[in-house]
Amino acid sequence: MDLQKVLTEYLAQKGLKNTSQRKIILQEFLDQASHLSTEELYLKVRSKHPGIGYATVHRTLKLFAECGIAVERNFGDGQGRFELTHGEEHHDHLICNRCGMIIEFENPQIEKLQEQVAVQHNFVIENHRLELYGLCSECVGK
Amino acid sequence: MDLQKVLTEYLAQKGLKNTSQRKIILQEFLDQASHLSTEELYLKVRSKHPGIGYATVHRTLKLFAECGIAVERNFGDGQGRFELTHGEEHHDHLICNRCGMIIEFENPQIEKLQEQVAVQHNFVIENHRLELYGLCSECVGK
DNA sequence: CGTATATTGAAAACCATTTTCAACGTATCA
DNA sequence: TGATACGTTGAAAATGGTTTTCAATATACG
Repeated sequence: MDLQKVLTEYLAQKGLKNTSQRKIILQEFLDQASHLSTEELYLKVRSKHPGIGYATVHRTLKLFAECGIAVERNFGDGQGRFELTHGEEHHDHLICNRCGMIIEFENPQIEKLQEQVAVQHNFVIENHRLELYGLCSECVGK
Repeated sequence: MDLQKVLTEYLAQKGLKNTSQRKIILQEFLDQASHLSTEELYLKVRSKHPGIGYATVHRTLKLFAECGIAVERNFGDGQGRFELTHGEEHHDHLICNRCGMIIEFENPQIEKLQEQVAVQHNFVIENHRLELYGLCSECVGK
């Protein structure tokens, strides 16, 4: 699916404006690895388009989150990170404490057990986060 | 177990000093519900002991985390929270998006599945976080 | 094209956290 | 107990990421 189009339509529908900055930032966001912090994306964008400021990158990432192109997460390093939403499947993360690598995984069994826990507590889950921190295969030997 | 004693012994062993502030802050921490932010505990402490400053409460909570009395967590509201470590069992959290209530739970089956996921990715888990966000039984009807 | 209004970039404001520093308190040893 | 060394305290300032402000600019639409 064409995310530039998704953005354009979202903007039109909300009465917002489709600026060159927004197109550039989306393009750059799509070109990069996922789980970028605002700072990281800002540096990437600035290297090709020096006129674009941090505030605009930040506002635009928030906008992506609003229109469903991205999700904001934070992995406890004090920086918000944005990840591209691919498809509908929820996924969780393995995060290397040493090199910072982030691996995604899905596990329907865990999801099912979470639902059971919620039922036991008369709780209705709206969303969740599961993160496993440790050492990735690269770092485990060192 | 007597946590005042745990603190005293930790301080002695490290060559640190057992000040009245530290005793007061620990007492107040134990008297309050868990999952307090620095700000919240500071307000509690200050109401009884106006001389004690924010920085001291903050430093003391960090100290509790160091000596194993507390664990620092953050639930994505931009504030660090400290929870009393009770016993050895790891536990996870249900968090109400409406009233902010935090419920703890344990589920060994989920832990086991997490371990399987890690093995599949040649990953060694050092710690993890699992949080289920949604509506608690109180809020679900409203 | 002209107008209304959303957006931009730079700088300032924010807010939780952390550090600085001089005054003070605590542990230790004589 | 008294003197000394040094860890701790509170207030204020610094920090770092995020968010807002504001005047200038760009966009959408009639």
